[in-house]
Amino acid sequence: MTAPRQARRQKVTLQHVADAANVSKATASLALSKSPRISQPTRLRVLEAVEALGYVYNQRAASLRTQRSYTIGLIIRDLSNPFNAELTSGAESRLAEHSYSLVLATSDDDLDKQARMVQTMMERDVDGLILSPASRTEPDLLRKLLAHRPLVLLHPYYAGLAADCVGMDDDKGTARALDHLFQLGHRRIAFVGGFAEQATRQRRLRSYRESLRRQGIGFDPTLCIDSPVTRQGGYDAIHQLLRLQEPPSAAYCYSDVIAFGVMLGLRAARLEAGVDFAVIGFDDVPEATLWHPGLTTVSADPRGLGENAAQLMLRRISQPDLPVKSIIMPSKLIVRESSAAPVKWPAS
Amino acid sequence: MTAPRQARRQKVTLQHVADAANVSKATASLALSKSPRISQPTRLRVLEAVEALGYVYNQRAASLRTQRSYTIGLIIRDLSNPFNAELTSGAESRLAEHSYSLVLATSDDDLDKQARMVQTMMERDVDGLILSPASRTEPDLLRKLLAHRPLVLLHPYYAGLAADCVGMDDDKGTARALDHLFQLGHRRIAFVGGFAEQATRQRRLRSYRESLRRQGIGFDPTLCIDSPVTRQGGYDAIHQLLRLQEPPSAAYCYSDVIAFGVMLGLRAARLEAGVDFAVIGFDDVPEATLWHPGLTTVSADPRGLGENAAQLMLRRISQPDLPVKSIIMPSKLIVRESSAAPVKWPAS
DNA sequence: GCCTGAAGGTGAATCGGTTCATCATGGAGG
DNA sequence: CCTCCATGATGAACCGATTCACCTTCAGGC
Repeated sequence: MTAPRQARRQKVTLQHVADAANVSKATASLALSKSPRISQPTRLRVLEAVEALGYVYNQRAASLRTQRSYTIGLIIRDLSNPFNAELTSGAESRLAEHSYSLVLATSDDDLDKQARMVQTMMERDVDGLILSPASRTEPDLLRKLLAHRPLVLLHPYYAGLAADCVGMDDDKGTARALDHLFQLGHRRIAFVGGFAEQATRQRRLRSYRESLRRQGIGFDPTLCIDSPVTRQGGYDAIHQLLRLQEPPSAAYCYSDVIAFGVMLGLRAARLEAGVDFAVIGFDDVPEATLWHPGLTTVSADPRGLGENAAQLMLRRISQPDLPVKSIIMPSKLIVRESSAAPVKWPAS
Repeated sequence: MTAPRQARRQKVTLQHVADAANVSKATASLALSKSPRISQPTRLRVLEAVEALGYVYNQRAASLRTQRSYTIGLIIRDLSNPFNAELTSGAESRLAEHSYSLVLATSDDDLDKQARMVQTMMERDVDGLILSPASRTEPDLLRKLLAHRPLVLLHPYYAGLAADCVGMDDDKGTARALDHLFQLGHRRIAFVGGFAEQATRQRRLRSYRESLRRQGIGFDPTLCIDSPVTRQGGYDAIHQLLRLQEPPSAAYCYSDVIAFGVMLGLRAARLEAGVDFAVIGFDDVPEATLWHPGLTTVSADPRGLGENAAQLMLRRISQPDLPVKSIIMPSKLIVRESSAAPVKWPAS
């Protein structure tokens, strides 16, 4: 068990293959890339030599000449969130299908770290970058990136930025969630979680206010709670809401993770989601169906999001001059038990 | 919004920087790598030129010469499993701290795809490979890899393979889980989930049988159910178990994901985990605490696993001749409600 | 005034492929 | 028998860095 490691092998290069096959390096290269200029017998000799010597192609060396690395960078905020894990998985699969590799980095939603990671990606010379920008990212940074590399943005749409992007239909999703609550009879509905600087949250909040307005309900800022996008965040938020003079009867949450926290908080307060209080989330992470009661949520298909981002990137790389495209994934309300129950209605 | 994409910029190379600073390419290179052979004024001129021209270092070109790519490959079975997502996240962070990048690929536990991904990693010339081998992986493949590149294996320990590896203490973890069940009074305990060819499962199963033996309980093969590592797998398994003549009163599950399925299945059968039946999982994924009732489980610290794998890799790269090391992460039984309740005891 | 050595730079080879312009060969056509 | 062309193969430049051996200067010592 203490066997020492062998020294790194001396590599077999294309030159060795060429020598073994009695051809020039140029011929060997052409043979491997299936050029029609090389005769069948010669090609076979080269392939045999490859086999015999155990040659492995050096993509890195090749890319120096061809200026293509077949590598795509993905910078995401945090992989612990199952939503992002699914998204990453989707992107990886789609890229692998087209023989691109994925270089992964996380920014922890921190501008400095994001800047470092972007820099690294540039130095690694990725062919393109898929980015889920950290909160408060300057459009200027993105504009600069865009000038150098194909760029696909993950959720936020920066107005006036000519970048491909893929996101979800936050507006319709939010509207559907609220309509559902209205139909159940809710009037005081909290908006829970996330921070004001998050672009996605801004869009959902806007749509929330719009929906209220259409119902002739005024916007009550005390029902709108900031919090980290964690279970703890939701847990704390619902406690704050329940202490209000006139507490809400329902909560529309910025994400499923927060909704889970809200449900935990309700239970701690001896209330039950779907019975005493309605809870709706956003994302439809796999756990949403498992929770007890099942979480009503806006489905976001994270895997599809990742696949589409990859697809958009591949498209951009193969046809750089196409007009900018953004894919808005349709959102769907998945009704489960956390909202289905009728509500004990406080007099109002 | 239809702004066309700019053509890829013509790159600023070190030569351009050198010209602008009025020095040779060699000097520019040395200046940037902080060689003491370059005087301070010259270094500053170079740095200014870098700034002025917007030069970005080309790691890819450099690596051709230096034979280090500062890139580590990670091949994992599937990123949708939160356990693996956490692990990946841990590895990525640790690597990033040391300015290595992570190239990610998934094998879907498929031997062919794994082979392709390994090949890709070799072609990309990663400095090292962290691999969670697919089931039924030939030791020979690993041995071959090992001869070419630093390799860190993820969970399985292949006997006689001189590779660094990191895994968990499956034996002790399993033993603790079973002892806990014995203390609660259980005698008929099912082993649920996974497939026979999975090395990790083999170890846990062995330890399970060992524990039974120590208690003088015979091994009953009908209590040992194969299944995919999914919620559905657990769901189906518990149904099968409940139909037995003499059903078990507890289930020790191969992973949390399966345990969740078991709990769902129980609920569908109008039973409640922690009241009518004891359920124990393995992994302690974040959802385990949120589930209702909370899942008793063996904690596996996936993030720590990933961090340690990265650490081992960095160690191997910097000191290739160190003896082989394997890190076994201690396992801990986290007791929550799914097992805490006493059991309605069938006469036996 | 000459020699020595340190300090600071530089030319050129190198890493492992790709690619283009060029060359050798041999068969067809006149 | 000579010319021409198609076919197949090759030499050498190139991509963008690193690195080694060598070169120039100049200060200091005798």
